[in-house]
Amino acid sequence: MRRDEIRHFRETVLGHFDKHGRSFLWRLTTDPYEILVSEVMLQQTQTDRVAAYFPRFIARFPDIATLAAAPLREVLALWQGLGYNRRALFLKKCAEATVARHDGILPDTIEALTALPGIGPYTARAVLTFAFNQPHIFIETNIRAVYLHHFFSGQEKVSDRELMPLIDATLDRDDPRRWYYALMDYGVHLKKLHPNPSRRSAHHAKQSRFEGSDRQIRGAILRTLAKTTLTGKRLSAAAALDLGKETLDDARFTKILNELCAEGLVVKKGRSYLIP
DNA sequence: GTCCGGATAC
DNA sequence: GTATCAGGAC
Repeated sequence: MRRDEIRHFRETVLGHFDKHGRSFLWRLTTDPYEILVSEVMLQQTQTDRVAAYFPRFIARFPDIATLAAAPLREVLALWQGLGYNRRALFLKKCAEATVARHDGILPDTIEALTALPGIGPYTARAVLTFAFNQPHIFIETNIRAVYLHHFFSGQEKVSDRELMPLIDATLDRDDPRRWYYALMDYGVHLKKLHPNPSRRSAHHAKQSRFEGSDRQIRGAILRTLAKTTLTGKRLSAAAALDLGKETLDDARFTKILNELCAEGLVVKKGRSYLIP
């Protein structure tokens, strides 16, 4: 790409940011732990919803050691409504591993961060960029929309592998933190003006139906157990009630409950089930 | 490639 | 009802 093309693209993105950049609590801190909490909450979850959960979570679990020592049950109770409950489990396990492996200090390399539960390629780089203003190359749905719109107009099935060199070439290494905030906000803006460019990504996939799914039953079980400990039959009845149903299919309920136990979200104690 | 939540906009 | 969501684990 030519230097003037890069300059023009940057001016477009940063110009939008100067006028319409969004403000979030997690953009006002550079604490790596707080950045990490926000990034995990934001995985597949819109900013408006995270805005309500983030300050409560930080107030109750202000640092890694506090989160590592807390009962999962309390973490999940605060998580209710955010979705993808196992993110909360990953986040707590991540805190525990950081205490065990890194003396309670989040590591500052991609490799060490990615080795922690719940931290993948995106989150590791986002944490390093937003906490330390390091110039890493990464992509998520808003960034993807920007590059698909500007550089792959009309093309279908565009892979991230094709986008990454452009993200690299256009990255503003003087202030990567500000640059990525600007990219994300510009991506959100573009999606209001046009059909979602990310539909033209090679990685775009339609999610399976939620109503009547195992996911829905899992959510009902965890919502119930976040409040109280129950035995098998009463748990089934309470979860069914939570779903607004009379009963749950017994074999299906047992299977899902066992999966929750295998993941560590639920433990069986005697005849009862609870969140540890 | 599939599973994993659940609120919200349309 | 459909689409979307600062992805990650398996």
